[in-house]
Amino acid sequence: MAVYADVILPLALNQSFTYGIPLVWQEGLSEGHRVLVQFGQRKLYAGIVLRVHDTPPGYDVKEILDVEDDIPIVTPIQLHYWKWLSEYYMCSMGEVMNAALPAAFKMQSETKISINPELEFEESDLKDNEFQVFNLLRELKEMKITDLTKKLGWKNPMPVIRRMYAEGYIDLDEAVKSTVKSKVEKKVRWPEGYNESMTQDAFDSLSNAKVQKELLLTYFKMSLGSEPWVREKELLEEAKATKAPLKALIEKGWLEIAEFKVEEEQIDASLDKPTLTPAQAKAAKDLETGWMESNTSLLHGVTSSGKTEIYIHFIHQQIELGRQSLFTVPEIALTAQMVRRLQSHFESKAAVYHSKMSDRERLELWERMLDPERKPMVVLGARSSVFLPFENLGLVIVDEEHESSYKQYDPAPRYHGRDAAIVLSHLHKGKSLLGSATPSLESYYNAKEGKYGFAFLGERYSGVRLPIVEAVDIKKDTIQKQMHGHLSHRLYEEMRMQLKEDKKVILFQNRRGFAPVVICQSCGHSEQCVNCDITLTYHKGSHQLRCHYCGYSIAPPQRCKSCGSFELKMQGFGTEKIEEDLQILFPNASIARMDLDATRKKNAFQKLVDRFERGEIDILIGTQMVAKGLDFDDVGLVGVLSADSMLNYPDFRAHERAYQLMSQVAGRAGRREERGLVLIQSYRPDHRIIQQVTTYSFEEMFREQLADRKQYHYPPYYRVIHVEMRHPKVEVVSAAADFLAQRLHGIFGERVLGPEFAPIARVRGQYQKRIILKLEQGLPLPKVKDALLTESKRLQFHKDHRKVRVYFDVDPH
DNA sequence: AGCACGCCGACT
DNA sequence: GTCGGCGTGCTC
Repeated sequence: MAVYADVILPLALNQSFTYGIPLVWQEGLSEGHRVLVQFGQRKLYAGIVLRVHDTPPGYDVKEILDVEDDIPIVTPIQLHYWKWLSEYYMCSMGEVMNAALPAAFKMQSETKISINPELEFEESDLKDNEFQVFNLLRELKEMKITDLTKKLGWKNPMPVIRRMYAEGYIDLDEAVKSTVKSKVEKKVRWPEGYNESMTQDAFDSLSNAKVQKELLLTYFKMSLGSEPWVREKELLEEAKATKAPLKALIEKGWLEIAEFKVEEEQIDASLDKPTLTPAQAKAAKDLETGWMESNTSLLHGVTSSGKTEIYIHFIHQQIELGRQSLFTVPEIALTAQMVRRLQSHFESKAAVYHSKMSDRERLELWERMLDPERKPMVVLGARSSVFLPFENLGLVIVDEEHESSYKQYDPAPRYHGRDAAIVLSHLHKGKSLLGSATPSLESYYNAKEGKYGFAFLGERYSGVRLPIVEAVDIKKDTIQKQMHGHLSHRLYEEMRMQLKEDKKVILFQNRRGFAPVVICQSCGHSEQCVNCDITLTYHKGSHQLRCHYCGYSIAPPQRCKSCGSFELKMQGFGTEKIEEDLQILFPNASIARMDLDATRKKNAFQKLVDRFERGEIDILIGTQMVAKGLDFDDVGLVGVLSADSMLNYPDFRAHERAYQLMSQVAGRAGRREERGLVLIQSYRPDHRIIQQVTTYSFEEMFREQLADRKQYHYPPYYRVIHVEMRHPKVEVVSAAADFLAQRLHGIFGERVLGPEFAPIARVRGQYQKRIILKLEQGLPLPKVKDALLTESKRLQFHKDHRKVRVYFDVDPH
């Protein structure tokens, strides 16, 4: 009989907290249960029970206030998984819990204040600030402390509130923010126990109420041969009646009404296994061979070689074995086609999970997964779907495994969706399958080394030939004044020809470094964000200069704020600017833009895709987005406007990523009979990476990049950990960073680099410094992390350093 | 992380 | 004298 429970709280504290279990729950409470506890003097939290036991801690404990659900909502495997994640990615279990649980499961108290109705007092008794509070309360009756603080513009309202509470003027209420209720629907039925002879009585008694009679008749028709409960909404629709006559029927007792929890329609899926082509069957075989030796297999399949059929094949296989599958994709919004495909295949056995779903939808899926009767057999989701409560997970598929958006950066846990997925499949004793047209160096290396199984699919599904890829020298054109805006002469002419033949064109512009910036022509000054170390970029829609990091925005200045000159000019080109310029070059073409700004609204992305599919768009210009998940016919030409910004990006993965991105964009060209054309514009057309893209030399790129990685001590040969430190004052971070770096240098020697300012030195008013660790294979990771934690805790003992926040990023991207 | 407590300079 | 700033320590 357990008396104590160790509870995980949603905080960045590296420990659990022990609470007493009230007698009534001592029998039934177990790990994974959600409980309500008080923490500190004010706060109530919903936490998850990590463990129950009867070892008395050496201190007084508080009692658990409430148990929130009938059953544990977190499984034992999940708790193991949380533990692993928190240790590997060096964050607290609470932070993992925060990322894992749907918001609807989280509860946090918010203190509400109201006037004490019992006490009579003179307003003149109140002090000035007390009167302000009183006045607000008289108007609003009840308000949260945070709202009050905002309304009054006070920094610290607590002394006043505490005094007013002590004097009895106000009440405090620690109301737990209520969570989402589950969706209900009303159904009606012919009362149970009424027999058939009574129907005649019913109709007789309703002889004067035509609509009611009609309603009842419709009910009998609808319930005939099916279950007695009929949805109120459907009945009213069918009978074309309003609620009033129905209400009358219910009041007379001829129908009963009740509320039901909404459940998804259960449709039996047509479980047709796809037929694999010989090449696909061979690949599937190879992957299975890989799984005999290893938990993970990698599928390297060129664009449109039919990786999806193989995925579906394996999901079917798992369903036959009675095991679940998880299918993760980097960005669910860009995968509408995949969602439709999976759902048409698996119907009610499939579910989707991603961050754009509402709280209720997420909560409902979670609950459904806990129910053995209703649990989906396949879940399609973004990286966060690794946190769902799977019961028996046989397979995890990570599509586009090379995508760096699988790595979460903010907030903690800074986990990699692919790596986390592999570990998850391990915990379930299942398998994982990584798929990509351009695998990451890490995964490809693991496959080469025999750590992963491997299969290659080199044949395009429909036999379509890969497009011709050509590099175009824009330096030459620039010197000879042959450029048409951002288009080289070659690209411009090619576009004209394609459009004349009624074929579509896709242009790709990497966003980085090309947002429009207002620059003073006489002194070179550009407007900076007041909080971040970032030049503000111009947004045409709102006619403002904005910061991408914190959202700070100002109106564009008329004259330079540094030297007063009026000669301000827009430089750099984002997709917006290019769109404008193109309209001038091709006045008769219909042009559309696809980037984060243009697709922010719900469904905006899908609408663009639909328009393109219907052939309403001649030229589509966009960022990364156009590289992914768009499968169109009739794209005769793909243009990469500038490869240079990708190649120059200061990051050890820049070349790898440039190759992946350009290959992926290139894959959009030429799908049917005709071979497509891809033009890559660059100032350095003979750059190795560009050459490798044009000649489809993945292996060569892989070998060369790998050699670089080895030489410069990067993954997969070395493991990288970033230690990030933040503080509003430069001197303070710098001093602390120097101190920590020196200590770490004493332990790890040359493996420690820095400290150096982060690429963006200041974000949201905080200066960032980082220390980089490069650790060779074979170093005991737990020990390394222990040392890192110990050393950073040491900062607490120095009063100059203790206010500096330290974060870790394991396997940064 | 959040929050209370306690000690110090700036105003009614 | 009070108000509000910030440093310090604790939360089961």
